[in-house]
Amino acid sequence: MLEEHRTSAGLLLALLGQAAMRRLRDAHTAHHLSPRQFQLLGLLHDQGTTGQQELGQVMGVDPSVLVTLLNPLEADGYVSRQRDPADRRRHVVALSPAGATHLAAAAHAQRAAEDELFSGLDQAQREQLRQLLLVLQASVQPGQASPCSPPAADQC
Amino acid sequence: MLEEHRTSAGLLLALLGQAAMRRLRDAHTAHHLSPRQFQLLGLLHDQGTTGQQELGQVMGVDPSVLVTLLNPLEADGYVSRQRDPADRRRHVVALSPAGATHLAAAAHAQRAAEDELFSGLDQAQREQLRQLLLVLQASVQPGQASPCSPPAADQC
DNA sequence: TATTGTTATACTCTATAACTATA
DNA sequence: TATAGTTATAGAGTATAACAATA
Repeated sequence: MLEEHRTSAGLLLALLGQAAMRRLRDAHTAHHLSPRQFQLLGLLHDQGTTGQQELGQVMGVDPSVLVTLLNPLEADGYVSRQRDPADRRRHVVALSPAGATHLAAAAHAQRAAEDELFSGLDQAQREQLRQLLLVLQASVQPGQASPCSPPAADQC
Repeated sequence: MLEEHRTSAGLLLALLGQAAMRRLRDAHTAHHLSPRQFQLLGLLHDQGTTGQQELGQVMGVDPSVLVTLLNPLEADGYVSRQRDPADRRRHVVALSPAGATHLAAAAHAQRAAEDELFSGLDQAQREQLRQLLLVLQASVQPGQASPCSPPAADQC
């Protein structure tokens, strides 16, 4: 039971996650985005116009955090917020054409950062890791169902 | 190239790493430890008395961070700091018997937290994930060689 | 001068609580 | 009253820069 303290999966995941967050931030900072803002633009791109409450649930983020993410995005014109006529309390968020363009550029930078982050893994290991993380995400995220139904997780 | 924004391995690793860090912190807080302090005690346990500079390098942490980790540990008597007679600038850190006892209790709590964190993975998947993270750690950590030589990584 | 450890300060990401406006 | 969004504040984890003591 000795010698295992430094190789527990939980601590490894926590610390390597920090390293990953740092690299993604460095990559996105050049595009004036944070990793969470990139994720947000990606979500809007993938699933279209969405209410803020639903966005927060899917991202697993507090509504107050969402506001701090959205404000600069709206100021830069990457995102628009409109009141829902049916329920004027709701704000409906949409990705603008400029936002889509910006997302594409940032996605390129993120891919480069990930290629460097995972340079120690071959392509098969990297895909294996991604699949394991997807399974883990489905059980860890308290809020939302995974985007892929388990039997068809290959085509994610 | 659509629909992949939310499932990139890098972002998954970053976000799940945050979740892991939260769970470990919750587990260790009951023992008045942080995840990093647990890692520090584990390192001292595994490799014995060590200088602060080397500790910081192995953990991939700034020396100033190490100070804030060590101060409470020393105040609680889990760790001792002594000047190196050969080079009086160096502080040599050792795990105390009380620290070893405390580490064992905290390790139990961490194991429970990890079992719950990885409850969505079976034992084979969890070990697979741990091996992938070990490989990744070796290439990501700029500072130190991995504790296991690659050909014999099974017995970690 | 260079190095070890320390202190002070600031930054990133996130959460909690109180507030506004709509329902 | 209850809900959607906002604001203000606080917390954890980390890094940078300036400093003291020692080499």
